[in-house]
Amino acid sequence: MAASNKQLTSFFIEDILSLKEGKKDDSCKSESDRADSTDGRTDSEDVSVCRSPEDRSESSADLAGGGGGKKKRSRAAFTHLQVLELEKKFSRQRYLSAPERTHLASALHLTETQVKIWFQNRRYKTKRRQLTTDFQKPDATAGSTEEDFFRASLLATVYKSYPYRPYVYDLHGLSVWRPAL
DNA sequence: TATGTCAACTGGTCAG
DNA sequence: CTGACCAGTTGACATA
Repeated sequence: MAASNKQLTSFFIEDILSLKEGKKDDSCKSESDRADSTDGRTDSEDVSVCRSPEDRSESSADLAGGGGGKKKRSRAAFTHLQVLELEKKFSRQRYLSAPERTHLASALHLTETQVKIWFQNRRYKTKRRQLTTDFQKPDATAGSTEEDFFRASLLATVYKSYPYRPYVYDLHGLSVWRPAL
């Protein structure tokens, strides 16, 4: 997914919540159900989203080089709702206990490994972005207008590159979010 | 085609 | 030993 201006996941919490009222779980909805999803994913990716753990391990085995015919490595594309719930959980706690992970995984129709990997990647991604921002951000005491503008531009670039902006960059003060699970 | 994103993967480390 | 973590790397994919 490129950091483009496409509308894929630039949605608001309200949109999702209202969507959820009508449909309890869309993590494995059909392609027709997801026709209005703006993430631009292909149908093949949709299929991979809801694979069972068995399917996944099988894919891993294939990657390990077992057998002759090398299967393509698949990359699941999580649905809006799955990402949203994961982000919400992440905003409250950066680490999950085993029971929490199990619960979240089953609630989102994902495997525990997927949830674990997602949190792992998410933590690392957050850290990298933070380091990048800190590195690009000069001394806090320097405060000329020009520098402020420069800083804001950098920040804007980072923000723009992240499609989940509405609920990612406000990790503080999210206590208003109720546990969704 | 180059580039960016991201889920999945690898390998090293550490705690229980 | 097992399982989870971090710090990257790989590979599939979308897009400019």
